[in-house]
Order: sequence, then structure tokens, then C-alpha cells
Amino acid sequence: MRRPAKSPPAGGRPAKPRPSIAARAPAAKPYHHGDLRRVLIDAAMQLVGEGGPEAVSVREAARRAGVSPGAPFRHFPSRDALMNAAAEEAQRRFRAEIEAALADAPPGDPLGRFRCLGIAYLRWAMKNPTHFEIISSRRFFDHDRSAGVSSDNAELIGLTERTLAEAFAAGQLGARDLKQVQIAGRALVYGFARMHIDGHMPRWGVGEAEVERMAADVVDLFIAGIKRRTSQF
Amino acid sequence: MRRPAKSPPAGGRPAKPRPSIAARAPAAKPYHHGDLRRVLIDAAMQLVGEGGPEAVSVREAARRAGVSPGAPFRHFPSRDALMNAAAEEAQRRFRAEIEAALADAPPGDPLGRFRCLGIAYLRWAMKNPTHFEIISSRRFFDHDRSAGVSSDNAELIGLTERTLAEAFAAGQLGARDLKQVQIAGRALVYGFARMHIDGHMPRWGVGEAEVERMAADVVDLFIAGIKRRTSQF
DNA sequence: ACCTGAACACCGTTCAAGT
DNA sequence: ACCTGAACACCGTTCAAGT
Repeated sequence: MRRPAKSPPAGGRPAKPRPSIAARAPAAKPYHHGDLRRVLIDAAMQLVGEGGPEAVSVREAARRAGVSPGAPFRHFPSRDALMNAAAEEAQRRFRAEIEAALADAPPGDPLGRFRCLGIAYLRWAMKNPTHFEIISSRRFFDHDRSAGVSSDNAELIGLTERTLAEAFAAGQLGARDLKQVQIAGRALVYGFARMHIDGHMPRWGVGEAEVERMAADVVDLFIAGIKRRTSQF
Repeated sequence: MRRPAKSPPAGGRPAKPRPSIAARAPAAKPYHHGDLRRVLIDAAMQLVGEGGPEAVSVREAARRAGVSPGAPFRHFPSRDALMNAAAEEAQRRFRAEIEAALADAPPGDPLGRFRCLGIAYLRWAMKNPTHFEIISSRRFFDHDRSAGVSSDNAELIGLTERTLAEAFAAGQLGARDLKQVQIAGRALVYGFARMHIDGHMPRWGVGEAEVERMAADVVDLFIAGIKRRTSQF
């Protein structure tokens, strides 16, 4: 970390026990430390979870893996590359959860499934704020250079696109421009998630206990706004 | 900066000319370098503009001000405090622009003014992405500890609140829960602005040329969604 | 093939000493 | 009262040398 204010002046950590190498090593690769690549990614994810993306340092990840400061560079050409790998992992988990949520959704009601997508998105983002942050904010890695992140992400974009198109085809939408609706919907959930992560909610009078319900309400408000109205009262 | 990849290995900058001290100094304070506090804030704002919030370093700001690395700490207790001062400056400018935009808005149409607020918000955020980022994302400074930022911000929150309440009183709204509408509206513009800043727009098929129009369309879609409907076709 | 450990150029921050 | 300049503990990254 660059700001030592957070950690007390006493820099000396407890003696790092060498990871027991011989014990259960399912992979076939020959190595010294276990699958260091994997261990470094896990350490990075942990650091992200503890202090956000910018709390990730290659040296600290190396320390936690029990290797020297230079060792990670045998597996990742730069800090950004390590970040990228962590982001891919987070994106994979995100996608898995969204798709699982959609599997439970009513099959006959595309707009209802669209709603589920929004709710699942918000739920994951708010439960995993720091992981959400690495996959959202470029700056921590180059989204467009990472094939893994891009493909998982494109998959989710396609999913919402198709769901919305089905809702339109089923005559559930009042709005005409699907692209606008899609971007507005995404802006809404992304903005809500980020407001939560960025600590805006208190100043909008939304307490921690309320936030999940508010998330659902806001999605419902949006859905109501794009729905085709059948009557006026 | 922590990642030297961006700057070539040759670290030596050109000789920093001492700022001409004697020349026009309108302030009354006695000093050595001009109003160093002010100069440091300007340097920080410039750095934010060039490379985003995390490109701000106290040492670089000191360098640009022509002072030694320790000098800034006479004016700011920490990097975060300098960041805070830059954020206050950005927030002030933001508020000024929003209020100016509102002054030009139609006085008799509260919902129209609400729309103007959204448009002005997005316009400023997209024209000043990095400045928008420092005032948005805590992590770079503690929003709730800065009286200046908070008051400017609370002012803007109050403004939208009143505008929305007027729209409701004028019977322009279909939605009932004003708090929900307000938060949804904020999430929408915040999310759109951040999608732009965070580089999401290309993967949603929105090109740089389209983005301003899309911003307006998305706001209009939202407004249409919360508006009271008078007829059904 | 993978890891160590020293090195380099950067940080933020502190503090005695200078003006 | 304000600034300098050296110092300290951190970074990311490189690279010879070890196993």
C-alpha cells in the first residue's frame, strides 16, 4: 500500500510459514510452491475483498503466497495483468450467479425475467462490492484486452438484449427504442450499485437496512415505466 | 505514480523554473512561493485531469509547484487532504454549472426543470470526467468529513428534491413515491455518467458521437416513465 | 523451469535544520 | 512562518544468480 496510515508503523509480520508443499497437490504440474499462479490470484481477490482494488499490491500477494517479491513476475508480466486475472475470476462468478437467477425465473414472462436480471445484478453487486468494482472500473485492468472478461460480459449483454427483445415481441413494452431501454436499464442498476459502493446512500436517506428493498423498488419503478399500459388508473 | 510503465525510464524532467514570485501577487499573505496551497490544489486538479484521481501524487504536485517533497505537508496533512481540497473545488464548479443551467430552464414547468437538472448533470459529468470522478468516488477522499463538499452536495440534493416535489404538486407525476423516483433518477444519471467514464459505452454499441444524444434520450425515457399519463395511445 | 534477493526508481510522510 | 533535504518504509519491476 502506498498509504501507510492504515497499517501501524511496526512493519514486521509474523513469520510466514512455508506452505506445506508435499500435502495434497492435485495438479500435475511440477512446481515449488503449489500452483503459484492460482495462489496469487486468490491472494489478489482476497486483497480486493479487504481493501478494494487499489489495495492490491504484487508484493503483498507474494508475501501471502510465501514467495519473494519478484516471483509473481514469472506468472504475470505486471500488476495490471494480475488484476486482470482477478477480474476474470470475478466476472466468471458474476455471470454464473446471474444465469442461475435467471434459471429460476418464470419462463413465460420475458419482462419478469428482465426484472429478475436487474434484481440479481443488484444483489450480487451489493454483496460483492469490491469484486463488482474490479470488473466495472477499467483503470484496474484493461477490459477490452481481456478475452475472458469480455466474453463473459458480452454473454450477459446478449442475455439482457434477447430477454428485452422477447418482452417486446410479446407486446409487454410500451417503449419503442429497445437500445434506449437497455442502456437506461443498465445505467439504472449500474448507478444504483455504484451509489451503494461509493457510499452515496446515506446522503440520500437510504439506510443499510433499507437498501435492498430500495433496489427492488427502483427496478420495479423502471419496469413500470417501460411497460405497456393497458389502462389508466 | 506507482506504475512507471507510463513514463519513460529517463526520469529527469526539464529544469523547473522558479515561479516568478514578485510578479502580480494579489493576495495579502506573506509567502515564499506564491500561495502554495492554491498552487498545489491547481496542480492536483491538473493531475486529476491528466490521469485520473490515482495519478495525483504529492511529490508530483510539489514538483510542479517548484517546491521540495515535504513542503505540501505544511499545508495538507496527507495526500487525502489534498485530494479533498481538489474535490471541494470540483464540487463547487459542478454546483455552479448545475445552478446556471437551472436558471435558464422554464420556470412554469417543474418536470421540465427536473429534466434540465438531469441533462446538465450528464453534460458536466461527461465534459469533466475526471473531476466528476473525484467528487463521486469516496476512496479518494472522505466525503462525509469535508464540510465544503457536503454542503455543496446537499444543496444539489435539496434542489432536485424541491423540483420533484413541485412537479408532484403540479400533478405532473404518475409515480407516487417521490423518494423512489429521486433515487431512481439519480441512479440513472450517475450510472450513465459512470458508464461513460468507466469505458462501458463501446460495448453497449454507443459511439462517442452518439453519447450525448443517448444521454438526453435516456433522461427523456425516464421522465416519460414517471410522468402522469393523460391518454393511452 | 521456477524462485531468490539485491537493486533501481518511484511513492507518502516525518523531521531536524535552515531562511 | 514557511521551506529544504535527508531519511524511512513502502511500491512495481528487473535481473543475475541459485535450485
